[in-house]
Amino acid sequence: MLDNRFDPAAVEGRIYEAWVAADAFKAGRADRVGAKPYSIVIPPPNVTGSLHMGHALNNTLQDILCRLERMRGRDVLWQVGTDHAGIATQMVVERQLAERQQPGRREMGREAFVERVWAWKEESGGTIIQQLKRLGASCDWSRERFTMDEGLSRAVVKVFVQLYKEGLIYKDKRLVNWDPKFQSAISDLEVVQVEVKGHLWHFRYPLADGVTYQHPIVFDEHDQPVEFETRDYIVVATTRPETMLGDTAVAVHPDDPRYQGLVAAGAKVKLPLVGRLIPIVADEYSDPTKGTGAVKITPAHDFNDFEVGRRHDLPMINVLDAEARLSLMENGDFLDGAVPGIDLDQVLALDGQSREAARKAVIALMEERGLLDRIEPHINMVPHGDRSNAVIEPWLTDQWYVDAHTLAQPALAAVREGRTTFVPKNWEKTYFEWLENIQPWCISRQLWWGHQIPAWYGPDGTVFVEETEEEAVASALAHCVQAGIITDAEAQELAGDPEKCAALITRDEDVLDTWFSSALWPFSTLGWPDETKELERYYPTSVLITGFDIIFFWVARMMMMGLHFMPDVPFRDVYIHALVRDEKGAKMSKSKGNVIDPLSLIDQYGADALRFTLAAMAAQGRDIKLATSRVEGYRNFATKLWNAARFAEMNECRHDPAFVPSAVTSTLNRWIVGETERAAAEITEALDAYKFNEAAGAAYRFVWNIFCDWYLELAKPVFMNADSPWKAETRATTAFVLDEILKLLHPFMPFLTEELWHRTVEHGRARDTYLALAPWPMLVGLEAPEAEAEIGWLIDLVTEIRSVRAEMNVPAGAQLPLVLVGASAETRERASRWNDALVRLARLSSIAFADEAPQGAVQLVVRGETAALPLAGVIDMVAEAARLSKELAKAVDDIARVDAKLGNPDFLARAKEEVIEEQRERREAAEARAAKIREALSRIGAA
RNA sequence: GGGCGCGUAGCUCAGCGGGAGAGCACUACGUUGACAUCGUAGGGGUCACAGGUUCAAUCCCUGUCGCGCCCACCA
Repeated sequence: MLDNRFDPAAVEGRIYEAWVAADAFKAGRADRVGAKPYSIVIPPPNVTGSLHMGHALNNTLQDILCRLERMRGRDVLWQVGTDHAGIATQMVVERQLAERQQPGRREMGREAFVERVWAWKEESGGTIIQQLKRLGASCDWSRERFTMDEGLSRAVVKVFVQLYKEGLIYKDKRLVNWDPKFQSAISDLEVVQVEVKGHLWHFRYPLADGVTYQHPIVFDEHDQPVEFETRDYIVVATTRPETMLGDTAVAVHPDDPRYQGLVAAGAKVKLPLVGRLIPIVADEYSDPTKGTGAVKITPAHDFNDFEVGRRHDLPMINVLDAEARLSLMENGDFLDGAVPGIDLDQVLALDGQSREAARKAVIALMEERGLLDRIEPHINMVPHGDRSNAVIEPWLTDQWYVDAHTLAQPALAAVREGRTTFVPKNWEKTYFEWLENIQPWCISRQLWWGHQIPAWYGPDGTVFVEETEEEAVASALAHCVQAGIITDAEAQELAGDPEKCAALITRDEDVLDTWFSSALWPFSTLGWPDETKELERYYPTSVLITGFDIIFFWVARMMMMGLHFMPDVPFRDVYIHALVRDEKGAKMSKSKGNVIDPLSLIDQYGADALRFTLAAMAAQGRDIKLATSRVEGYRNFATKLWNAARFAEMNECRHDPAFVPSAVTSTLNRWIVGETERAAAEITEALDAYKFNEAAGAAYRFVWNIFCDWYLELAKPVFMNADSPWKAETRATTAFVLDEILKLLHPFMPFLTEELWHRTVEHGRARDTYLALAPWPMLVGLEAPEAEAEIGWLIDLVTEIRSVRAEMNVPAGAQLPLVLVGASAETRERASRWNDALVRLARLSSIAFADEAPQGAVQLVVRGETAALPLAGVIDMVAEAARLSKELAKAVDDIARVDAKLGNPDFLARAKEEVIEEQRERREAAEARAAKIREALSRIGAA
């Protein structure tokens, strides 16, 4: 006997273990040998991660699809694994070392540190995997991978080497986004622009050699200059005063009349504080409408200035170090071109200061020298590292880049040609937009945790990119001989001595961006570069389920890599889901303290309730604002289903293997199997279109509002009547429909349904199958229109009577006689067939027939016929008249509205035939209803 | 500056060319032999605003207002 509620905590763990023990989630099961494969790769969570609401949504949706397809008989592979998450993981371990007051990363040295990170990973890296299991995720755990495990690392090296040899990976010295906290380069995508209130400092840069020019200061109404002053300086504005020490030019627009003379004359500016003479260059980058139209150029510390510098062949003077401290003497060219006799002491004293301190000092020095023109408040966008939150410094370094532009072309074509489809479609625009304007992808990171770049440098600095150190040595030897660095004989000798060989070359210290290995995920996890049978069978994957926030980071890059290294796209569909926000719509974040922990919701309401909630709210193209009241509501839904099963159990409704739904004979049973077919079709169709919310809604309505509210209620008289001829059939039908419900709900609520599947036994024995592997409902030909009409009438009649009772304040317990007025033969038959149910559900004492409604009765109209509840003396006739009048008004209003349409010749001429017909029918029904109500009114003498 | 999306019942959200819906909350009633994590009934909305297209607009188009997100190098 089932308890009266479902206890998720007591059941979930046991069920999950049973699934795993039964290999239910394994790809390539023996019973699926000839089946069509269905595959999904999980967006690998960070090893450092723990399950948050976004994961819960993402994995619930994947699990729904995997479970659906598994039940449809497909050979499902849900490829699972975790990401090594370079920066995040390194940070966690470094923090741990600091907390335990152990030696830091640099003190330990690279090898020991990396070992330490691996130890951490083995010990605590699996948290999120356990949490995925709690959610019920049906991943194939036997195939779990890690982006840094041996196989995947091999794929990474192979890809890097091949791309390098194809010229699609190269090393370049240019400005990168430098994170001074991590002391590593990061990619454009890892930089977030943050609005910061700051200032715009206007500095006077004196012209060299006593040059002067006329600068306009007063303008007329046509913006024409009318008054000038003679200046021996140019005013430039900056948000970053400290970088002026690295200025190598002042740029003005070529068409700017104010400065054309200076440019033509080749005038120079004497850079304040430093004394370097720097040119005034004409460049389109300068905007004449901004500030003074003259802009200082610091090629080594600003992306735009870098480009200007390249165009004009300006020196690039780096004035900052890796920690973004002022570093003036590091680069010998700081004073190149400085005029003699300048007192540099004050400036050089700033060496080693932080950016912020240097800024203040520079401003002070400028002010001291009378060169601070003015200060304006200014709001600017300051780049920050998305993980470190440190202000990013554009910094000149050697880094490795991927030629993303070239790789993007096939990725663009694949989506344009529909070989991969985004759902919802509008994300394709975002994808196109980004790929069309893609910049070189900086893939090197100055970290230790990650895939070390397979590049080695020879004694002359030549780079050798090879899959192994041996190959690199061989290349280096060959190169050295060719370049005359060593002789053939020396090379021969070296080759025989591994130690000396290794000393010949040094490996690049950098590691790859974590997303580099993630980009290979759809094929690296399947065994690439080996030609495995998994690769053959499960690539391309069926669908990728992910959030829009990683379309650029991950989806686009998987498309690029997949198309370059494999013969086909990595996935057929890309379903982009929304962000889970808090109740008020704010992004959940630790700092805001508005994070809802999915695990605590699972503890509180069960995994099924959480999953159902997320599915029910996963409407396409809209963020999910999660309210716990919703989770509670769906927990109640689980309880409802549980109790329906309990009711079935109490009434001995057991699965009958011989049951054939199309063979049922009672109206009630024919109706419910038809409804089941309809619900199954609706749910299936919605899931096929990735409309999770519609599928969940359809399942919810069917279970609660059809099966529980009506079918089971109407079946009660059958079960209670010892002699009912329909008892056996109704028991079998109930069991059948319940089974179908369990199947239909299983993708959404796997634990509850699996538990019920085993608790609702077949005749005398436990089930030997798992619901997770049971066949998905494929019902056809069960719809029964007459049964539907009859049950529909019954439902309407009961509902109408209940409504009237409530409205007339009839005590809930009171049983009333029902009189069907002028009933047709069909109605009489129906009424007697459903006598018990009507009495029970509408709380009647008797059902009688009459040609006229009794005096003083409440009258109601159901499907064109009148029914009366004689309540003489009990009811207030005035109230009844008012009630009927209100009903009449509604009907009359309806008629008027329809008439307005039908009376419109344009409507008749242009509307679709079925729409017109529908309106006619509606008018007829309303008219009939109005007539009946009028009759009723006249009967009580209130007409 | 460019792009995307959203403003529908008190709250959270569906719907999206032809009669305004759900869950929660609210009100009234209910010890009906599965379920009070329940049942029955009910109240509550000029579907942001203004134009336009259409026989017909919450739904399509344009604009306005409000909100959110993404991208972008603006001194």
